[in-house]
Amino acid sequence: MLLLLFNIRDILMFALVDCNNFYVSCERVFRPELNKKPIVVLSNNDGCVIARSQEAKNLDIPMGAPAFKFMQFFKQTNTTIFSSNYALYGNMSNRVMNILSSYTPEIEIYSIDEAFLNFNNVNPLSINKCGLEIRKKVNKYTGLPVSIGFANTKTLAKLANTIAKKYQKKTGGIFIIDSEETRLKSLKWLKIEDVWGIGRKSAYKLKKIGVFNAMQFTELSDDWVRKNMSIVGLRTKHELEGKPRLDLEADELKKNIATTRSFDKEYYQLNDVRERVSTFASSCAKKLRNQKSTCNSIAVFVSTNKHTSNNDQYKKSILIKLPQPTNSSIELSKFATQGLTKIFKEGLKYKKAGVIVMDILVEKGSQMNLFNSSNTKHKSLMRAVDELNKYYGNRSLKLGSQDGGSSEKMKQEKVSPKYTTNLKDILKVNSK
DNA sequence: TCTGGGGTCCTAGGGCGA
DNA sequence: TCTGTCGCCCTAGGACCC
Repeated sequence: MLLLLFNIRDILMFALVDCNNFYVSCERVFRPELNKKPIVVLSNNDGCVIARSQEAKNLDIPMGAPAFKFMQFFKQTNTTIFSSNYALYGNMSNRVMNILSSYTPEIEIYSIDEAFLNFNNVNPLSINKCGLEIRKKVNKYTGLPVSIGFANTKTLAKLANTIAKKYQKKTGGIFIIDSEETRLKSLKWLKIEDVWGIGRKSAYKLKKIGVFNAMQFTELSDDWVRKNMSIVGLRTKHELEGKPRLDLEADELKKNIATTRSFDKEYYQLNDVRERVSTFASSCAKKLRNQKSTCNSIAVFVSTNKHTSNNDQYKKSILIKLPQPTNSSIELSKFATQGLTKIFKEGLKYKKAGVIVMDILVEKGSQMNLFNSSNTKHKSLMRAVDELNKYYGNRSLKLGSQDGGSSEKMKQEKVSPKYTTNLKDILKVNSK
């Protein structure tokens, strides 16, 4: 009977599925003895904290905390430390997304640990049941816990998800904003700095005029928000008001692809930096080939250590237009190192560099320049290199100009095994 | 000694041609 | 021919996200 009260065809509903403390949860799947214990995962180079278990959050370990400053504290509090293991996290993420895709073809993989799903026109009475089923299935097949938020706009779904995660026990990990009363109550609860789309700067500006929660933000005039926070802020305001302004985004080619790294130590010599830049360019080329695309321009940057207080700070980038679109490691490495030579200044201590490829096109549609046709041998060579690296492990085969030492030249002292992507790391189960 | 990396979108401002 | 204006395009930088 109840179903007759509304028209199911007009119901908009987004679900946001988010893995709880994703990197930490991935590590715990293979180390269950660490459940309920404080864990942190560190960034590349073991630089700073990028993921924390709830127990670590309870110890007030901040996000982004420099690891070297907290080592003593980690020891004192028995906090387990992991270096980031992106091979493992990427693989676990794929497993979760595959499960989610079985519920609807309309899915936007927003990041490694979360996805928006379209639940339009699903019977509202079955939403909760559906959420429970997704949670159960993801946990059964991957061992990962997820929270799910449902609402008629993406921003409200994000808010619903925050509530589901924060009040796990009360909500069972699922929260639905399906009435005006729930929406207003949720907006009053949400601190302004926690609104999706409002960052540090805007939150500071809003607090100065007495806006401390999402509800107060929606009470501002559209004109004020447009003028002070651009079209982006206005979009967020409307979304919080329950007026959809954001749709699911199609899975398209990336517009930029970057490989940038801080170095394990400071480099003085052009040759050392050149090796790194060549490696980064090769990595970008590989990513281009993976998504079957080519690029038309490439940018290279170098910088000194921004955390030191000396006067020799230097940061410079250069953009190079390519004569023809390419995804060849050889060509990109050649142009990147040429660019580097132009911006490299002698006598400085370099701590970071990167390569970004831009103007990305689908490989088939790439236009060849009449006078500078790309070396066609590169295509088959790159295919062979990719095949061999796939078979023998990444970076088994590389360019002569790339660095020959440890694969990433990064500090990674606490990295866990690649349980799901490397046969030699697979878990052994003893049966008696 | 040690403080990440990889994206997107928007805006302001300069160059340039009509 | 010179100058002002407008709109388009490009780029750098800011702000945001995970």
